[in-house]
Amino acid sequence: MDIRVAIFEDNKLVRDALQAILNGTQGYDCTGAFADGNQWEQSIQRSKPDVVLMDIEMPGLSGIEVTRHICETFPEIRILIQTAFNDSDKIFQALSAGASGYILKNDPPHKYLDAITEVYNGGAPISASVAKKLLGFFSNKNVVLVAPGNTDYQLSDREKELLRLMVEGHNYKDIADKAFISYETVRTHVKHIYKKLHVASRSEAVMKAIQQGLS
Amino acid sequence: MDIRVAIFEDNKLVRDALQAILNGTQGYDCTGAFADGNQWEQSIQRSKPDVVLMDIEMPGLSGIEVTRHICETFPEIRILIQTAFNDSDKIFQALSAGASGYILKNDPPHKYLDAITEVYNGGAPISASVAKKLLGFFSNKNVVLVAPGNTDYQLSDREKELLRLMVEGHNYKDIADKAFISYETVRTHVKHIYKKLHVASRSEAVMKAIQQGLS
DNA sequence: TCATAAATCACCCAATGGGGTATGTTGCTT
DNA sequence: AAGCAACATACCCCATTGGGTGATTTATGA
Repeated sequence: MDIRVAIFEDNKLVRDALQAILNGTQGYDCTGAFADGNQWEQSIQRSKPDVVLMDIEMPGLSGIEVTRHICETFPEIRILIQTAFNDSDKIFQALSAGASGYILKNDPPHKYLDAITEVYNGGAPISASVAKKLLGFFSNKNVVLVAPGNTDYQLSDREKELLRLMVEGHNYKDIADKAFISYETVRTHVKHIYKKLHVASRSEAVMKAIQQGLS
Repeated sequence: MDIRVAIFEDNKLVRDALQAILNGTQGYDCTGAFADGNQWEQSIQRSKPDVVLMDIEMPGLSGIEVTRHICETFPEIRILIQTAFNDSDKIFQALSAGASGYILKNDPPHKYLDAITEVYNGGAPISASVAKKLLGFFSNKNVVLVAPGNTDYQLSDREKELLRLMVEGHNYKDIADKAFISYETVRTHVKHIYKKLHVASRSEAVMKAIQQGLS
């Protein structure tokens, strides 16, 4: 079965070239090519694509906005962003909007086809330079990675409140004063918190709280 | 000019095979092949690599730790992680430690060579599945941007290392074992860390370390 | 050469924290 | 009315941590 691809690209030369490449290659079928995203809904409904090749720089609705709309309305459609620039701000916006991958306009045709197949199969192609930027965030320590998923530890409101005070660095006595309860009560709550978080020390609890946005 | 490659890989068969492939291919020169990272510093100084091919699963010092050390000491060296499994946790750790990219062990030789050339040229080869996970982190807002600024507390290398172990939740005894020093020495370092960070407890130190990307 | 910083080890003492167990009051839900 | 979860309090025991003081070795630079 061919992969059905729709193109959103304002430059007619590029648009036609892409369409020609797709239709001239076995396994790919360009079912629509559009100069802008102003009628994105009809465009999608008519072309019924598996994968959308989206130019990020378009007149009218930007590729980012169209991406967001398509992802909300047709979540099964994979979107591959293409742009001439290596602008990491735009890239992040597009990825946040729901794009599955990203490719630069001067990548050779075979990379386009590979990338389309890859998103179609659930992958996430990113060009080397973009990947490098993404990794740059990690190695530059400008980010804190947050473990995804299970952040619901069923802490009660009071427990969250005390955990927050712990994160702020207070000792039991201070926490007791601030929460208007006794020292022993603080300790009882803390013990419960530890059990729920599956930790055995204050610093582990603080770490989990910070990283997972508890408290 | 050939790309100088050093290999860290505990499996002798794999190590020899990689070495043979590299030395048998024009443009690549394997200048060292090591079974573990225990003498990583001498290994690097002797082989003077442009790119290091690092096994993530090694006896003794793990590939992740060696990666961190090499990146700190020889920041111009590119590190390509190789692993048998698609374990995203380990891969993230390695990327955070400073690896430029990674490759799976059952990838064919030409992919190895491509990946080496790519990191050498400043790229960042990442497989689709890992790229997807990376994107997931960004789009799911699991990433916390940290305001840059006064994060220079003049911690020594050793102090940063111990702080990292503290962040990981180890107690003094464990840290002593892991750092191959005595309990009392750990405490001495910790006291110095507290003074430099202007804190007075483990949890405060952990909090600062996480939030400001120390360690 | 002298000073300095880093890294290592040690001992003392007091404060803090962690685990267990127990008891009581609310207030909501079944 | 009984059950339950959250909240509150108290006591015991001992492990861990934090602060101070002092010491040696090594390396680096003024």
